[in-house]
Amino acid sequence: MGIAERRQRQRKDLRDKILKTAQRIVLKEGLAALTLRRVAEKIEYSPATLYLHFQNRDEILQELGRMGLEVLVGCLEESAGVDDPVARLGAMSRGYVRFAHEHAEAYRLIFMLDSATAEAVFHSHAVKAGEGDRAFRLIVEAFAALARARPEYASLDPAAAAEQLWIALHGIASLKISCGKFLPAPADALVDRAVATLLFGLRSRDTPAG
Amino acid sequence: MGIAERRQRQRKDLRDKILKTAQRIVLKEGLAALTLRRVAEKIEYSPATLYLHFQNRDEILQELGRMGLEVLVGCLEESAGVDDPVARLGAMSRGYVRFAHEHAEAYRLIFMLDSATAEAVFHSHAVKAGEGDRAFRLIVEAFAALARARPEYASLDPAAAAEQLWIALHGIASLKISCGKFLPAPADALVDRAVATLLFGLRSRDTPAG
DNA sequence: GTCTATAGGCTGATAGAC
DNA sequence: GTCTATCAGCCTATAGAC
Repeated sequence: MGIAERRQRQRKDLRDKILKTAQRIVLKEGLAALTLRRVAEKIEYSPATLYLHFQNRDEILQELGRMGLEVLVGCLEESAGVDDPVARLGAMSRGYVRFAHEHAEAYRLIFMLDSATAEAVFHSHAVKAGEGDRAFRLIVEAFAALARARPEYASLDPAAAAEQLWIALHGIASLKISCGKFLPAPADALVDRAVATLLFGLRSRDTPAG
Repeated sequence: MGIAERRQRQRKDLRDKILKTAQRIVLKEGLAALTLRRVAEKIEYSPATLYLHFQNRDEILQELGRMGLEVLVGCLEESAGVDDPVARLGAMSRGYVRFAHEHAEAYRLIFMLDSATAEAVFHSHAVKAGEGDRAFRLIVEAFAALARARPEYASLDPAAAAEQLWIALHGIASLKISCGKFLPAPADALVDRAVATLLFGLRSRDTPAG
């Protein structure tokens, strides 16, 4: 059976090599620069060989998106252990936007292309298995913790709050990527301001300010 | 001189025809479907002719983006006359997101592609002449009016507030376009909620709630 | 079974005839 | 000013060598 195993191992190795090479190209020259021919050339195989591991170019992009999503979840989990809910939300928010900045092409792939690509990424196997909206649930949990810890947030809807935070974070992240010139302030400052305003705005409307 | 004028008129007519045709293709089948060959075929000229009116495909897209920007400014100006600052901000916000929904491809062109395209759109002649950030200034003015009208907003920074609103509106608009499935609530509801939370959060921090 | 070589049909862009 | 012809590049698919 060793032969079959070696074959499978070699097959996986080549697949990984394709993905790594594709990732490097996308990272260095952007999504548009990713062509099967260039990948094939770099790994010293013919273009047709790629079709034995992926159905087409889109499937490679899909897989890159899925890998990026894993990194994003990792970024958020890094801050998930912070005890104070407000500090945790701040840390996770900065982590989210920092991921978008450091992996701009992956972020664009996941959240800024047409619905088809986005849905394909989110519906690929590993994502469907539950790794997908883990990121969102981490934010929801942070808001739930906030609601438990502070009386002025007792009546807060954690899911709705998480959605609002996501909207703001995506606004910052995507504008920084596409229209950075029109959003000159540092990302961290924008994030902190957005989180502060959101938290202040989400307090129960009949709570005394302070 | 009549001959030269007719020539120039004919030249402009063809240019407009190219743009209108391109717009129709993009509107019906998306940005990716826009090819010079298809435009040429539809207007019954050879592909090479297009290069006499535009340097390349990107310049056509740039011009389409500029035209879209004009429509966006029009959408915002429609609501700019509303007296009550809060109502005005709500109306402008809904107008912004409605534009993004109704002209999704134009919105994507202006705000969701790479910096190069976005900057090209904003730096094209007509935009440079001042029609560019008029949209943003309309929002700033609305916040300035709010600050004058309501004491609890007296210390508000209109430009910073406008930036925060823009971030939220772009978050909603772009996620609706790219990841609509993960943002199932109606756009208007999301906008109203975002505006309400932002306005509540932007009040002076030592103002009694109410 | 795995891969090479190649063909077909797109694309943007350009040179040169008229 | 407009065309034909053409180049170089892309993705996709497949026949056939090994």
